[in-house]
Amino acid sequence: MKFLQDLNPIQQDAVKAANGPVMIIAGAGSGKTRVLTYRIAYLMACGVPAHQILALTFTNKAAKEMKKRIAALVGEDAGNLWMGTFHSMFARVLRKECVHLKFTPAFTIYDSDDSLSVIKKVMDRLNISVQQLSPQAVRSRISSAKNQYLSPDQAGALAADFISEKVSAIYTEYQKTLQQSNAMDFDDLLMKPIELFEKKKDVLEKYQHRFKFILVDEFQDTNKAQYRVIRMLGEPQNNIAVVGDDAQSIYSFRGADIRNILDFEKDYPECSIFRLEQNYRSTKSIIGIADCLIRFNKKQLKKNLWTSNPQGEPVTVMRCSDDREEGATIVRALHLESHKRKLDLKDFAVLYRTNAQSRTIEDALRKNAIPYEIVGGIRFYERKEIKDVLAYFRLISNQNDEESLLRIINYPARGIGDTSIERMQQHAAKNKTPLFDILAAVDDAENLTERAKSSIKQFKAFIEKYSALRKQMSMSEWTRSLVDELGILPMYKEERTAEAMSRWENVHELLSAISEFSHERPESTLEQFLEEVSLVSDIDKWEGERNAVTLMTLHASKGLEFPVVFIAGLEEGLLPFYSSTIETGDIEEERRLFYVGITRAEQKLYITHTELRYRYGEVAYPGESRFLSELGGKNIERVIMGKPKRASAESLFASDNVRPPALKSMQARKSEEHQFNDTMPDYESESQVQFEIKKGSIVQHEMFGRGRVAEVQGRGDAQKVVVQFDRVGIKSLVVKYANLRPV
DNA sequence: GCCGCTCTCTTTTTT
DNA sequence: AGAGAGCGGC
Repeated sequence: MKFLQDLNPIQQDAVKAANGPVMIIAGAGSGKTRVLTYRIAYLMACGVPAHQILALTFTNKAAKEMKKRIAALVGEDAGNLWMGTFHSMFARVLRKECVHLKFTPAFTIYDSDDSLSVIKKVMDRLNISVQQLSPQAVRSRISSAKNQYLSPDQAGALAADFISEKVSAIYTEYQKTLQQSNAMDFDDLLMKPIELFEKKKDVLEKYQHRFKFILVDEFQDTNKAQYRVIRMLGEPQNNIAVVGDDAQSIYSFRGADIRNILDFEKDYPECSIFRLEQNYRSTKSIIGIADCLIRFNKKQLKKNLWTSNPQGEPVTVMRCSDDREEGATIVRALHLESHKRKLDLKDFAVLYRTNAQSRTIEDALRKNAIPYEIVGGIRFYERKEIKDVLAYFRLISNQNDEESLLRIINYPARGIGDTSIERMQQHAAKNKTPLFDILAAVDDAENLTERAKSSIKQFKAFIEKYSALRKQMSMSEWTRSLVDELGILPMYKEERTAEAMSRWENVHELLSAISEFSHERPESTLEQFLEEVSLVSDIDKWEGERNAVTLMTLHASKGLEFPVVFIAGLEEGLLPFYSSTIETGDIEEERRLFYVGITRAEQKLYITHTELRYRYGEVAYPGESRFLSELGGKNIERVIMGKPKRASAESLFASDNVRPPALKSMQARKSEEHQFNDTMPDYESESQVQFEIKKGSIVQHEMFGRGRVAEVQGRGDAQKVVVQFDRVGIKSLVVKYANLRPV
């Protein structure tokens, strides 16, 4: 086993401790993935067949990469590993065993939007108004109950106040609806396996026997339900290895519980513990500030992260006057660094707390023609037009799927209105049959107009036609033909708006994705495609191959690394986020989030914050994040960009307890470092290159295309123009934001 | 039953 | 600021 030489002594020990429970506490950049990979390779080299190893990762991407690396070490058998996210692995188990739970293998996986929609309908049925109780709140309470493995009954028993009682009533009804729809939500994918294993001991034994070795990555971000299922499967040998870092636990809103790390020691007193503390990723400067920051957390295991890497440059903290300047500043520094270090664009990442922050950064990158790639945001498969089309596939695959049925029964509009649908639902409830069966029996239903009846019959015929055609056509032909017959594509075309065009494109992209999927896996079924679509996240698809700057949230950046990292928006209210300080009071998780961001950087880290930021379309003057004062005095330089908006720089800093170590104004800096001046376009002068807008000018708009100015109102920042666009008609725009270019 | 308007609510983070 | 939901008019 020569490959073990690639590891340091502690890593080797962690890899070779094959039997019994093992906990590996792995600091950021300490080679965690490497240890996991080699551990699996080691097991296989020792003769453990791949299919006896279950490895649970946080993203599918991590699983895919690890598989590749393991294959490189020990060969192709790696393909037989059970490796993937909790959700995908247990979905796989459930597809096989769901008859025991009274589901059929074609069960649909509901995403959060579907859940919300079901909850709204349930609340409607129970006469609970949305004013009284927000459906979102109900969803999150139900989800957190499930994450703690509480059944509706248990949750009901615990309910102590009025709201909790309502929630538990909704929860009960919600589960019933899902069951009837032959559907599971994300949390069910974790809960149902426990239910299954508790109910059917023989099934549990089968899987205990099958999975001789279990590994869990990112253990700090698992919830109670996940931990429980792992414990069950581990019996009796308890060959469970968990790897995690309590300092990087950032998913408590999803039920993740750091206590799992502490409990593991208690539950398995005989477990071996290994600590990986040497960081191979970052410079001393970066590790230095990360360490200073994390020391402010009280609930933290003692750890001493160190590195033998070079000192590197200090971390640069940049104050910007507003969010537009923040974007421009990042672009400037990006230019500078890419020249200085001879880096590609793909070596840069910009991280932020909320997806909404990406917009101004995108604007700046676009303005400078810098290619970028966004990870996350509104996911492709969650777009309305995509969900509409998918609902047809889902319904044909699982006719009990009421959510999908209701979504498309009148989309595109075919004359089946709310009243008719309600009457059908009543009829279904009376006869205790699934809603879908009512389609076949419309003639028996009272109150339905003849017109509605005939529309319903046509809809039914459509669904039946394509159910039958499935067997005769390839998946890609079939989906194309179905979408074609729906007629939604020409409908989008006719609308002639930018939005409709993008919908048109997206539906085409969906069809291509299906073709590609079935091309890559010729034996695959529609159901497999639907499952993949439900469980694949944005980060899974991100290859990082394209030469473009990567933009993503701090959450999404977990597990990744980049030579140069920017973290934007270090302001009170944003990081730490508002509600985290008020509602839950969990400031420590916000600090860990920042810590995760810092430790993504290998060579150089920039941190930006602004004095003025637009929130909900309103101007806000956020104070500087408290975390900036926690980075320590060493390893940091401060730079002020542009002119301060409200007060002088000195007086702003004067309010800090500690005077920042290296405070330089931009002017002072310019004389010191010519490079900054030479290679960078000056933002101030850039914004002066505005052209004069007057009535009759021909202008170009990013989204709307070419147009003629019909009217100009007001002046200065509030100046508005009315533009007659060639494609999209008349629009009124605020000049400051519209980013109009002369033609 | 359909269309267009106004109002609200949003943005934490995600499988 | 912008999207989606709900409401009222046709």
